[in-house]
Amino acid sequence: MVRVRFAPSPTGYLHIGGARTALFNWLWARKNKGVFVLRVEDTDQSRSTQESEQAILDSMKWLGLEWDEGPIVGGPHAPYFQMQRLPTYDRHAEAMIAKGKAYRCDCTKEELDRLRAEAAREKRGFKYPGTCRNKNLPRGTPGAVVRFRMPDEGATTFRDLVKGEITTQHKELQDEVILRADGVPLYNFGAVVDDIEMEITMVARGDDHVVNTPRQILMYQALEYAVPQFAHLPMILGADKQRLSKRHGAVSVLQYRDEGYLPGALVNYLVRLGWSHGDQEIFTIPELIEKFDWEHVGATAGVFNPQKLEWLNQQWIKATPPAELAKAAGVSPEFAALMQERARNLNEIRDAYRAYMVPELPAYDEKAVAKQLTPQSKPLLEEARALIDRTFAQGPQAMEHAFRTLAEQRGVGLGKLAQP
RNA sequence: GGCCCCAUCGUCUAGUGGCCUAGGACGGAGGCCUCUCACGCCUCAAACAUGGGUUCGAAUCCCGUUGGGGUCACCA
Repeated sequence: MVRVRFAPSPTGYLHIGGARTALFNWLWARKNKGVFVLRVEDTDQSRSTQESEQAILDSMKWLGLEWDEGPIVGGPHAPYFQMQRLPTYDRHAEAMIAKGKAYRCDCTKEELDRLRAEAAREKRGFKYPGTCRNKNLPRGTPGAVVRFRMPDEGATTFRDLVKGEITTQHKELQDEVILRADGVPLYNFGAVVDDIEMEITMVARGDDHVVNTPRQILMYQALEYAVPQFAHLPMILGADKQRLSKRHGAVSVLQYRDEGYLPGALVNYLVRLGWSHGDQEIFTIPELIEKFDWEHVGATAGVFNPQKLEWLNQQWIKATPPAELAKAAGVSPEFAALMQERARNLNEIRDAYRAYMVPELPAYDEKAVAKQLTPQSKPLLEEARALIDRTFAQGPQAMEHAFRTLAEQRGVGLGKLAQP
């Protein structure tokens, strides 16, 4: 049974990168008739907010990434909020200590910060010196955290589904803190314990977590549980090849919703950014579920291209049944049918509908003026005006005929006359 | 800086040793169609970072270089 998860921390809106991670997990679960778990990693109490959590849930729902276990829906491994799972982390931490795989440490943060600063000043790498490794501090030692005892020698190798084999020397690792004095776990430990408890079989997450993977594998082994498969998705970059962020424009999923994008179009774009199926560009959601595989997920970071997203949105709008489109845009079905061949987003349809309901005086488009109102078109326009004066009373058909005749006489296409 | 990862048109990518004169898509240029805007169609420009190997043969395999990214917390 395939069991995958998406584990966001509620410290901000769901951005494009997170959405893609969730999406790949969801696709894999659906393809394999497995389970998609949503877990909220809210252990950073200073940054976690209720609003962020809600925004993330709303974003997932809008994208259609429904979860089988998690907030609201619950499930056999509830609760799905880390702050409600503290006893579980304590239990596993104690098990590790009992096996000698972890130990309590009462070095103060200030002392460690001082050593770190000193190392930085001397341009040396800093690594926790192992001061408390053999102190055997008892449970209840004031201010004591729990540290994982990293092996001093050897190496850990794992086969990543997208990057292949990755090896890390243990001497590069340090005895990291896994549990704070107040019993709140740190990322690596919390994730491992929950993935064990929730029986996760494959972890697919952002590229920035590859360095965490060997440490986590070592923890699975210390806890004596099976290690899941790993797949690390390359980052999404901005046009300047820097990690995508607000300064590159819209990065929040909800923002795309508000700008009139169809969720399917965003999904289609996000999957194609980093995954391919031959030359195919447009996929329906069922097609994506059927065809998605890790084999064709690329190992290269990709630049987010808003223009291609917009094009895809347009394609999706064209392919959406008018009734459905009308509902999404908040206009009549007839109007949606009329607009779907030319709209790039839902907002354009809505705006056009409003303009249609409440007509305004036309404004000249500067680009069109520059293109059409040229010295060459001027004599034609003068003739056309005389033509209108002569034929206006005879009605539109007569006028059209007169225009066509004029264009023919002057040896130009109708467009050269009609457009100006 | 240490460690790790990555490297095909501007961008997303196909490509898994001969099918590659490197294909598709977005974007760009030009054209057709057209009452506008779109859609659609046609054409063009545009890439295997670099140096060594391996091989009869390399975009594809290996090594170096260069470049880019990630990460070095009692954040996740």
